[in-house]
Amino acid sequence: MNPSDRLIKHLRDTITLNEEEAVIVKNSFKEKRLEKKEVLLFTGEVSSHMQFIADGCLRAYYMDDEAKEHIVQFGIEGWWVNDLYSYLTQTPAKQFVQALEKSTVLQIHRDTLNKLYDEVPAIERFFRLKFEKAYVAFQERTINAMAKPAEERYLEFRMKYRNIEQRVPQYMIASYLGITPEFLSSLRRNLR
Amino acid sequence: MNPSDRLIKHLRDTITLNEEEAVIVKNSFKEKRLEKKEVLLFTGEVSSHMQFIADGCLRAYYMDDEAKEHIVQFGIEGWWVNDLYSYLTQTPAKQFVQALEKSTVLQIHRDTLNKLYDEVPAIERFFRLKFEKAYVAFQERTINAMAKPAEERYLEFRMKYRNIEQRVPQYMIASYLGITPEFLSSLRRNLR
DNA sequence: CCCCTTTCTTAACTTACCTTAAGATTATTG
DNA sequence: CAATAATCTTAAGGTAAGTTAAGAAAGGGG
Repeated sequence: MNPSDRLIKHLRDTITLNEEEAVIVKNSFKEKRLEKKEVLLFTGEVSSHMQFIADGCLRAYYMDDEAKEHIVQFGIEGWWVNDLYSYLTQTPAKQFVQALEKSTVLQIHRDTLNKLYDEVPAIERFFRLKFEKAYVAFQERTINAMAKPAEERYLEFRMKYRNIEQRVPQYMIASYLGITPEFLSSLRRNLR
Repeated sequence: MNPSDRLIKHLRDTITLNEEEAVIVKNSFKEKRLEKKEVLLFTGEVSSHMQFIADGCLRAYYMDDEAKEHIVQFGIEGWWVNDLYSYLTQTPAKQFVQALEKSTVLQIHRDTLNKLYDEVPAIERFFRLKFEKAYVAFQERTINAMAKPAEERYLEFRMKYRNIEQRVPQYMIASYLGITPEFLSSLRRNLR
């Protein structure tokens, strides 16, 4: 399936779009191909697009004052990836968004999307529902991160995202879980 | 100002509502008064309302398997409070929502709200924007919680929510920050 | 297919935060 | 105002996770 058909299919999992609307939506997005390791958004730039992953795998991460990387989000085909804080507030991004594999994303500019909310109200509904779900998922993650020990978080990550676990290096999973790669390695040893 | 006028004012900070729409919205909510310590939502119940705090102070918290309380969210006048996971998925709540002071909330039932999204599209926009902001705020909090030491998180909490800090007991702030009250107490000593 | 980079592991030492327990304040209520 | 409950503090000892450093294994480009 081509990228924009994937997008429409993805949208139709949640909302109803007639053919006319589907065309308007398709034309609002432009395709971008990324090589492995290519950076889609740099720290300091203002994020001006929402991005749907049609194919591949990306990560969003930031660097702390000691230049250590912290992964905020992974994304694979069918997910959205961005520095949302930058996108929503139009301030310089604190995160990088980078392809971990050869990937294809579909981008829509903020101005186009804001117009689309009026033209195709179902799109506004889509994003309302998307953000509701995303908020709740993030809340679960926060609660998890604070209440459960690293070993449990790691096991849950493996259960939930087995597909991601097999595609990204272990030290990035450690970063996502908020632990050091050394500690994750020793956790794994104790599990055997 | 009375509760429903506060609600309308709150909505109009973000969206445009004409008089007719404002009346529809007002009539969709019902007022509920809560005594200090009164519980608005119990674990195990399904949350079926969105709740706007017109006056007072509430908390959402859950109990872990060792019966320890973990505060997920505080809310004061002008905020919304709920176990959103329960509300959105219609599953039994894992959180309690409880008044920490005598409070007044305005409630709208899920069915009413879903109808309102069609009748008054600005309300759908309001919640899309609200969830966008809430998502980003939660992401910041997660990043913070994982990357920064407790002392820094405490100082940032004080800066950001000075109004809340003065209204709730210290052990609840510790719980919100994910540390023990004893440890918060010793942090505070070291700050003097 | 070999070399160089990336990723993963091991181990010794350190630290942030937790647990328990007791006592000291500060609220609340009869 | 007394009395009881709620909240906060202090201190000793414990544990999960971090740091540093070195080497082993795996992967990718020429």
